[in-house]
Amino acid sequence: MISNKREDIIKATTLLFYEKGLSATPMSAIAKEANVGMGTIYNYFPTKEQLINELYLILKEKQANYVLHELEKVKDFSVKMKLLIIWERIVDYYIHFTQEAILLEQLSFLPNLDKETQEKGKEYFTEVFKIYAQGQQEGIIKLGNMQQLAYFAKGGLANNVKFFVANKIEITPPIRQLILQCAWDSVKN
Amino acid sequence: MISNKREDIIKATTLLFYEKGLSATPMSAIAKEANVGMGTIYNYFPTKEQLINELYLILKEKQANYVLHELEKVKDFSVKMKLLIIWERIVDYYIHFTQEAILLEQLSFLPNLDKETQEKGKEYFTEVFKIYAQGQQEGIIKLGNMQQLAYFAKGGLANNVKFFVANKIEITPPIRQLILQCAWDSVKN
Amino acid sequence: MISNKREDIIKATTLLFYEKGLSATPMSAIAKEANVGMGTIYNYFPTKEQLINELYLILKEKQANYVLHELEKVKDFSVKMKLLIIWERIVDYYIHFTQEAILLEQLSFLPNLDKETQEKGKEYFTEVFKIYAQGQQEGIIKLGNMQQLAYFAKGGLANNVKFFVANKIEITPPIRQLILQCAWDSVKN
Amino acid sequence: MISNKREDIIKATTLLFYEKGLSATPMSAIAKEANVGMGTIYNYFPTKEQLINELYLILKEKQANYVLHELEKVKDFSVKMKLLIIWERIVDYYIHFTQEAILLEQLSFLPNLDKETQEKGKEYFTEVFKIYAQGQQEGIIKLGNMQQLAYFAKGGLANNVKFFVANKIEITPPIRQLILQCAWDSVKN
DNA sequence: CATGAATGAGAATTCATTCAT
DNA sequence: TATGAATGAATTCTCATTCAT
Repeated sequence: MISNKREDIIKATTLLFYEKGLSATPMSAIAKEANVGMGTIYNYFPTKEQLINELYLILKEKQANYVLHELEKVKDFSVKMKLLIIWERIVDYYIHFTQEAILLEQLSFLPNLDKETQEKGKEYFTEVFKIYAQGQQEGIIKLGNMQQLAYFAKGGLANNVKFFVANKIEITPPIRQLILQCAWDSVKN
Repeated sequence: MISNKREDIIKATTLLFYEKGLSATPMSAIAKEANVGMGTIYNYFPTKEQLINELYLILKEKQANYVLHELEKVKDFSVKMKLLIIWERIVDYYIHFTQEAILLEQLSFLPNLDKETQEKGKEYFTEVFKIYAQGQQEGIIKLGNMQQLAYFAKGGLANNVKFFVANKIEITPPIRQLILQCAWDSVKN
Repeated sequence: MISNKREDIIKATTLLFYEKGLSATPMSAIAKEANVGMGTIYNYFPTKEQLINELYLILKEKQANYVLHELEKVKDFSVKMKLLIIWERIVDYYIHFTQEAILLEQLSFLPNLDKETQEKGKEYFTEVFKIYAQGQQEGIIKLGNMQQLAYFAKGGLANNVKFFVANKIEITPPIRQLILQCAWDSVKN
Repeated sequence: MISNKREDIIKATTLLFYEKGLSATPMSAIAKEANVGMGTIYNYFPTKEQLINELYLILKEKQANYVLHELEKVKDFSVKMKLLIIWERIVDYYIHFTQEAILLEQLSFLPNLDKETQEKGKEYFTEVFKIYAQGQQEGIIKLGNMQQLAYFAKGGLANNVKFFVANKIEITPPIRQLILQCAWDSVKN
């Protein structure tokens, strides 16, 4: 089996960036953690900055895939159901990929993220906006800038879950229920 | 007139951290921006890490003061009114202190923030939890972990405002109206 | 009573130089240890280097005074007795002023000691050479360069005592007896 | 041909420490003298302090090797002969490796040498103590703590030779003769 | 005289990146 | 391709010295 060095590097980088932070993680540490020579990293990622940018994109895409995964199967569910499904996945994502989720948020603040990278990162969720738009047309979602609503719900969810994760409280079904209720109430008309 | 070097340093640090990012801001740049000798910074903040930690605490306290400022004047207003006032202040804070607000969020994700600093940062908002508690007793706020609710509303608000700020869209009264509506709906029973 | 700042500074410097070493002892630490303002040191010693030079001279003179102290009272004792008295005092000096003794040795290696200071330091023991000279004339001291003999005995003694001090072994009368025997045998004809 | 960077660094350090003193020798100067990049030094010696400690050990070992070199060839010589041979080598060491010898003595007084290093440094000469022990058994060496005697002789020799070296006087055969006589007389019964 | 905050040149140390193997 | 020793520019941090009070 071919060992996928590229993936090893990404995995090591994620771990170390999460644990120590970007600037406290030298390339040499990544190389060691990934069981790879220093130079090898540079075969895949020409600079540390590009490594960061690619990492961001990779994590973002993974997140999008995870969150939107169920959506295809429920093409003709109601708007409310679709949103609930998405949100549930967001909650699950934070629970199962806490490290990546937190790191992703850190990365999104980086002033050195390329504009290009930033734009790409946003695209992943255009699908979601369409659901909100449909909901507004159906009169069950609040009117106004639909992105605003989407950002509110997502921000609320994320912050909420982070609270539980940070305090190491298990997210039980009733808790999950409440979170989703908050989210729906915040955007419903 | 006594020039307050400490404050000069904090101000310069805030600006540069916001514009360039933490690790892209050498201490020498802070010194120059603050019109202060390199060594002077180290008289007030023994390491760069401590500077970051203190900056976080200072910004957090300032934020808390700003957000909670009106609260004293409205001791016997209804829970809903109190929350609306707080949220309005949160929105205003993001609008008037955008740099500090964004930076504060960045800092809160840093793995290098010490636990102690993180704990201190949270204390500032205990006052708010009491309002939620009262609302739950009165039956107008959703039951469940009250911190969860508070985090949801605050996360939603922050993410929402960040959307406008990032896209340089002015927050008009109707927009503000909608934001508050989302927040209230998310926590109301 | 007038507090003698100059002396306080010298005392603090001796202690810190001994414990931490020259370069690990900043002027600020000396100021603190001496309960004196930073600037005050500079009123007495214009630079750190001069402080070091003066300290060397002070310690050297103190050592000389201590070692040669008994000599005046025994002007017409035999050469052997005089030397034994001196050596006994050397031993005592190492025992009672261990810190100063060790520090003095450290200082004597400093490449930045002024030539002038170094010369002065040596002068203190010219008296001793005369005794050796007399002993050679009397035929009871080995012939040859008398300074060589003096240096041998003193080096032997010092190294010997340092061994006991370093290993925290008490120098009992029989031990002291042996040391003096070694010294005398090394120079006697 | 493989250039041994480690050795280059040690050599450069020895030279500069001897000429300028420890604290007057920045790592950058060592790098330049050794024709090596700054960072290279840190690949071999993690801190300046460790460089100093290792240098001490290296010089000490080299000294021991030099001084004890002849000893193997003369396994069944008399105690007196063995000691004379050792002392002769000590004298030669000072003459041929004056810089290293002086530096070694300087280093041995440093408060920043760790205990571990100091202990290791001493081990090199355990062989010598055995000779003294044998001499005591044979009744030709003074009774008492044998280390004390060894230290006396060595301290005397070193100080003696330093006198000549410092004053740039050539050590002629008769001078050498006298030095050895002093040493032997000091320990012989 | 005494003070100690302020200074900035200089020192130690780090780390992204290169390149010979 | 893979490696990791070597590099030195950049960064953090120190500390002798000054000077306004």
